[in-house]
Parts: sequence; C-alpha cells; structure tokens
Amino acid sequence: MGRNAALPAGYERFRVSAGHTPDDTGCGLLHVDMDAFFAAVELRTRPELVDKPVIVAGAGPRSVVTSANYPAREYGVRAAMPVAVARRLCPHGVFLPPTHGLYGEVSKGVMAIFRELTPLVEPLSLDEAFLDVSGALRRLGETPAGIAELIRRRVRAEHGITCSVGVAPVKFVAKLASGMAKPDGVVVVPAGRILEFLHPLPLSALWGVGKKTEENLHRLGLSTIADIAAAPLPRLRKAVGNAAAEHLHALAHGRDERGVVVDSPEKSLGAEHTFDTDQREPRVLERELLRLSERVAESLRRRGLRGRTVSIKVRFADFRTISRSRTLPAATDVARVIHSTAVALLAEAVAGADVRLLGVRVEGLTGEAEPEQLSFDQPAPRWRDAEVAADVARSKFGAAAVRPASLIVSGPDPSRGEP
DNA sequence: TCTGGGGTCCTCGCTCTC
DNA sequence: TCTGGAGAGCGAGGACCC
Repeated sequence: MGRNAALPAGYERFRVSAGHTPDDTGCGLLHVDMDAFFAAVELRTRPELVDKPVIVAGAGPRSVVTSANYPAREYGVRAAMPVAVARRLCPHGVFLPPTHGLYGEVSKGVMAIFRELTPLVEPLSLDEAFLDVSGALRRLGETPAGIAELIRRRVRAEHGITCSVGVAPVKFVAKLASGMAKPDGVVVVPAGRILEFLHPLPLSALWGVGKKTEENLHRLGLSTIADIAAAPLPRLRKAVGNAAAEHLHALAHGRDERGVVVDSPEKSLGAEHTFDTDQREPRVLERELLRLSERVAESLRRRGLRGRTVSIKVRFADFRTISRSRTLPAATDVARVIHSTAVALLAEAVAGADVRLLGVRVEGLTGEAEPEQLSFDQPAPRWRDAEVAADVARSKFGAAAVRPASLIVSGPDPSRGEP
C-alpha cells in the first residue's frame, strides 16, 4: 500500500542488485513496507492463486478495494477503488473478503523482527514502519543495506510475505525509496546524492502533496521537486499556506529533521459506517450512533483512555460532508455519554436529509488515571460499571454476548441493506 | 469509476477574557 | 462605561496519509 511510485527511468542506479550496492554510509534510516500486504497474507493459505489477480475487498455494494496483488494491478486495480470499478476492470479477478484480526497478528510478528534489530521502530500502519539502525550497525556487524536485506530474508522466511525497503539519511527520502523498491527490493539513496534523487521527481512524490495541493502548485507553473526548491518561499506560502510551504520547501532541499518516534500517543479515536443505502429515518440514525458510540467507548476503555470532545461526521447522499463537535465538562469513556452527545449534535445538524455515512469520534484524549471531574451533569457512575461488566462478558463469551436492547433488531435491518 | 474506514494536521472564524 | 487589540480555546472544514 502507500504512495508507491514505480522506479523512474534512470533510477536503477539507486537499486541494490547482485554485485551493486550504492554507498550507504550515513544512511541510518530505513522505511520498510510490505508488498500488497493484505493480499499477500491471504495468499499464504491459497498458494494456488499466487499468479492470478487477487483483490481483497468488502462485500457491500459501496465497498472499496483494500488491497490488490501485482497481477491485479496490471489491470489497473488499485487500493481505495470502488469494488464495482475493480470488477469491471478485472472481471475474472478473485475477490476475497478481508480477515482483519489476521493482518494484525502478522503485523505484530513483523514488527517484532524489527525490534530485535533496533529499539528505534516507528510503526506507521499495520504494513510499514521507520527504523533507525544507525546505533545498531556495530552490534549487528552490518551496513544499513545489509540490515535491509536481513529484514527481507527474515520476513519472507518467518511470515511468507515480501517487503521492500528504502535506505536513506532522512525519513521522507527513505519512504520515497521504499516505494521505488517495490515489489520485493531495496533502494539506497546515498547521503551526497539526495538532491540528484529528489529533484527530477513530480510534486506528488512529496509527503503532503495530494491532489488539491498539486493543482495549486501547477497553477504557479511548478511541476517537479526541483521547481519547489527553486521557488521563493513567499510565493509558496500564498499557494499552500505557511506551514505547508515551509514543510515542502525544506523537503525539496532534502531537509527532514524528524527522527524516529517510538511512542506517539493517540490523539483521537473514532468509528464510522457507510450505509448500504442512504438513510433518513431518525430512529435508524440514532441506532447507528449508539452502535458506533459503543465501539468507540469500548476501544477507549481497552486502551485506558478518556476523551473530552465528542464529534460526529455526517456524509449526505450528495457526498457533502460535515462535522459537528462538542466539548464536555469532563473526559469520558462511557458509551451513554458519547451517544447522547452525538444524538444532540445530529439533531442540530441534520433534519430530514438522506445520510450516506455516520461517524463518531472522541478527541482530546487523556489517560484513565487522570482525575475525573465530577459534576451534576455527569451520569451516575453505574453506567460505566455496567459497560465495564459488558466488556468482561464480551471478552469471555464473544462480541455478540452483550448488546444494548436498542441494538437488537428483530427482522431485517434496513440500514444494512436488508429488505 | 463513484468514491471505506481509521487517523493527523492545518487554517480560519468566532467568542471570551484580559 | 465603552472600545479595541491580543491571545487562547473552541468548532468546523479541508487536505492528506495508509
């Protein structure tokens, strides 16, 4: 997954191959990215499909592609593409439903390999991480490129999947390099050749340049990273704002001071759901908010967190998306409190409109140990006790063991496309 | 083509306080 | 008492990432 750029013409000189390794002195940062991760994990138990186009995607009418293996990509299938489009492009492809718990387990195993080599590991998602190996070279008796090969060998041998590694002196260059190393390769960007590597690349290669920013920059006549490096900062500020301008300008000069961050605390936690068909019935919307609030609250309690700000996200049938939020007097991890706040926000924001997606998010997270400020607005503590008891029951007897009565639907559920 | 779900960060406008 | 500016906090929304 990720922003993978195919290796541009002439960039073979940065790739590690038999008998050729670019100078990796001072290249202490590695970016490791699993190749077509979810699809690769599925193929471990279905080796007969390895050469066929395999697409991992949900089964709903509005699902999108989660992961596609390389044969599927030859048909133009990409992650985040609507399944309907993927089926049109690749009608004989094998479509598999995601097996979510499994990817987390494989990810844990892969990250454990990284941590055996260096304690400085920053996971970015299930399938990629930054590693700072500069302090581990002597202990391991390896060069950075050697460690990259070691990682690839171990991940393949122990987990049956391949990965690609970028090796560079700074983070974002290592990330770009791993994209170019795909699939199943290593790209090294020597310390003295960062600008030679960066400057011919298109704007979209830069971390932080998406579709809109690219359009803005194109309007200024900029099309490569070299153009950004040469552009006056005030001109960039006007086009993309202060923070983004400083950021892009620094990156275009190969400057990236960010180190590997081992523990970064979570800032928000949420859940959202897209209905199979648009919904406007308040009862259905409120029930969905309850389901989402339950999920978020349970997640908070599992992590020992509470949050002060509850926000909802509503996407209408025409794809217009709004958010509304409210800050509570005290941080909470109680589904009842999150739900009642979300319902009030929904009532203020939506009246009789067709809703495509609903989301609930809790922000401003603090640890559970932080003192809880009691007030008259606060619900009786028994709600929390009841929800904690339900957590225990679910952990013993499964997720469906305890549910709020209002979530027990008798008969078909219209919000999930059941007639 | 018709667009999921989980996040982070930034900007801008508004309100409140000093 | 009224007014204006600065700064903080909040809320909304956009853009981006995987």
